[in-house]
Amino acid sequence: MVTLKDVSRDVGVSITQVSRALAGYPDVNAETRERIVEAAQRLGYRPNALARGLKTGRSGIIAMVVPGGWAAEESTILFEIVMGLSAEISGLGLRFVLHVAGPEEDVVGVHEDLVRSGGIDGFVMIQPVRNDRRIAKLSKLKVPFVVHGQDPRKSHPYVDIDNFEVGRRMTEHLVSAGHSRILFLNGPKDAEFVKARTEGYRTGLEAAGLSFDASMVEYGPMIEARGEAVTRKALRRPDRPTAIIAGNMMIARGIYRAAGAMGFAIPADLSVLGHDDGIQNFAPDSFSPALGGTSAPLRNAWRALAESLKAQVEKGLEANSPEILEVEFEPNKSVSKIQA
Amino acid sequence: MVTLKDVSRDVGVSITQVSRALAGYPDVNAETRERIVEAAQRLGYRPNALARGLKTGRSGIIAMVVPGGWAAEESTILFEIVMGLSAEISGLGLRFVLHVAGPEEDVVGVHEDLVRSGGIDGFVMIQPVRNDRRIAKLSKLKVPFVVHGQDPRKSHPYVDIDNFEVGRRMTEHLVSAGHSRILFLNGPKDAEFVKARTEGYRTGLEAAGLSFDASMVEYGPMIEARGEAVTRKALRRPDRPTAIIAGNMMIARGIYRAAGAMGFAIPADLSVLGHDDGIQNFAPDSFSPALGGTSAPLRNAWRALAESLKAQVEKGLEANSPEILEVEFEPNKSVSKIQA
DNA sequence: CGATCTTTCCAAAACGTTTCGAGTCGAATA
DNA sequence: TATTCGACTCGAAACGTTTTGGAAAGATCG
Repeated sequence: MVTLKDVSRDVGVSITQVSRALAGYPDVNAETRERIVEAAQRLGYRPNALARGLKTGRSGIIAMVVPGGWAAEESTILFEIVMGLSAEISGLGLRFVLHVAGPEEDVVGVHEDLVRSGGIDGFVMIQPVRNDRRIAKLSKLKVPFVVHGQDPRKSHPYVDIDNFEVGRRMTEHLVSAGHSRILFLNGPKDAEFVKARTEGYRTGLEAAGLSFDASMVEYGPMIEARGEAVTRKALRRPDRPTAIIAGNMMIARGIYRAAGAMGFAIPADLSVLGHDDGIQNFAPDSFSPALGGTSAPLRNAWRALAESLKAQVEKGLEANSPEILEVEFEPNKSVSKIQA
Repeated sequence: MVTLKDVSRDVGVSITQVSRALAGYPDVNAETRERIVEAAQRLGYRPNALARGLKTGRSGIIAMVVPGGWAAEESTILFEIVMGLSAEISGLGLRFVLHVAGPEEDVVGVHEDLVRSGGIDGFVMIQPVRNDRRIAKLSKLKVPFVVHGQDPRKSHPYVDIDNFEVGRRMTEHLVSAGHSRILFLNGPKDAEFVKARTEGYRTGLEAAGLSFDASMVEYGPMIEARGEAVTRKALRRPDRPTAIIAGNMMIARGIYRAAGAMGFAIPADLSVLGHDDGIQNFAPDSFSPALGGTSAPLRNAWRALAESLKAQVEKGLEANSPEILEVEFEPNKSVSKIQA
């Protein structure tokens, strides 16, 4: 390995000067700095992450702990999370440690162990639940962390998209196109973001003087199979909906599939909107007709998470402000107007 | 943070003794050791990973670098790889760093950077290609690494399952049940493991005096949609196969779906076997009837990879022997005998 | 000329660990 | 009694970095 000592010997200057030159301190002669930079470059010097971490107390490592057993429905999204986060964190010059807990391992204990054995600057936490023990533990340990999605108490730094708006914007668009029987295929009932979307849906309806019908919001796993099944059933009813909102692109796929199979043309016979998380291979443009709806790339959330964490670690911020990412709306060809 | 110094002060003994006591050296008084262990436990002491790594040259960190853009078909398997590897590595008390490269990032360069900046004990590499530049680079840098899957030159430590046997065993079973028109839905044509399976298939046939027909081996992405499409087409032919071998469980799902839709009963009208990678939610028992075939849990490969790497790092092994994992065969109810 | 300021440099300490070499002390041996 | 031995203990160095607290030397000022 090439160390500061090697560079200093090569240039004929002290270790201190090399360190300071490379760190950009002003008290080093311009010409000396040049020689140092050149030598460091030529020798392929890289500061040793361990030594630097030991000295500064910052290792540049962000960790995420996920439980071992996950359901099939979660795998697509979890994959997206893991890969996206890793990409963003890596892109910021940090390292991303992924700890998949064993079946017998206590997730909270893993966090604590990682903290105690040092070398972890902060954590990313996903899918918070009510009174999350992980949040309590990390708060007590005073370790920087950021949550993706919010728990209702909002007592910690988090990044989330504006889920209320997701529900409201799509509903508003359909309502103003004349629809009133709008079925909403939402996510799992106990998730916070799902509740926020339901509220947005309700608000969208009520703003137009329509009444909220709880039976028109359907909860369940956000996968294609459910989208198809629920749509089939709904389309068979005499008071079938004239429009359906999909919680994500996979549900939307199912809706399209069911409609196609049953001979309902989109948008002539059925209007559809969906929320797009920006997941690869599930773009709204890949639908035919192109699917309209809200969009808020998860990718942006990863970036925000990574940057928030980096700021916390580097600047030593106590707790930075939560960040709510905006959602875009794109009307496409998947909605038709209805005569009142 | 609790350090050796804190423990030593608490017990009233030198730092050296604490370190040696906890490391299990024999030259420390039994009673002293007890007091030290008790104090360490009570204070919640954990050795600092950075300091230990700096001193010993071993950080306990294993890294994997994956390119940024991956195809949809790969995501299921890549997810399985990442989660499985992380679980095994974490289970061994090591840390797993995942670096997802950006679109402009050179994967080989990332490896080199990680090595140069220290704190990485070794790498896991997946999906090797011919004359892999990563392998060349890591070999030159003399960094421990293990490959999942083998390149044809076999010049490095690797772990793989016996893919030849995968093809042979399933073919053998079908042939001995009287089948001779056996369609093999294999994986992507350029992958090494796919070629090995084709060879096994050929051997299985020829061992029974049957001739190999290249048109009966079909190559493509290992996903349900392809399994269904190819099966539909094959079953419509007058000389339709009496048995189909699926390269993995997802393909098998497609086969079952197509057979069901076209009114072919399994196994009465069509025999099916498939290779099971042990992926969650795709167990052969979840088929109806339960699917027979070979199985070799990917999970075992991750364990072998992790252990091989750990041994290399700890024992300083130059290059340990490659490991070929055995495959099991489970006949189930998805195959019926045919009269010759 | 002496004092002060600037510029440029460096020795040394510290982060927490492992480990080498050596030290102490009582018991066993010569 | 003097020597060796064994069991136990510890100081100090080292890993590679950052950072503090100066020092040296020349320039500037009174």
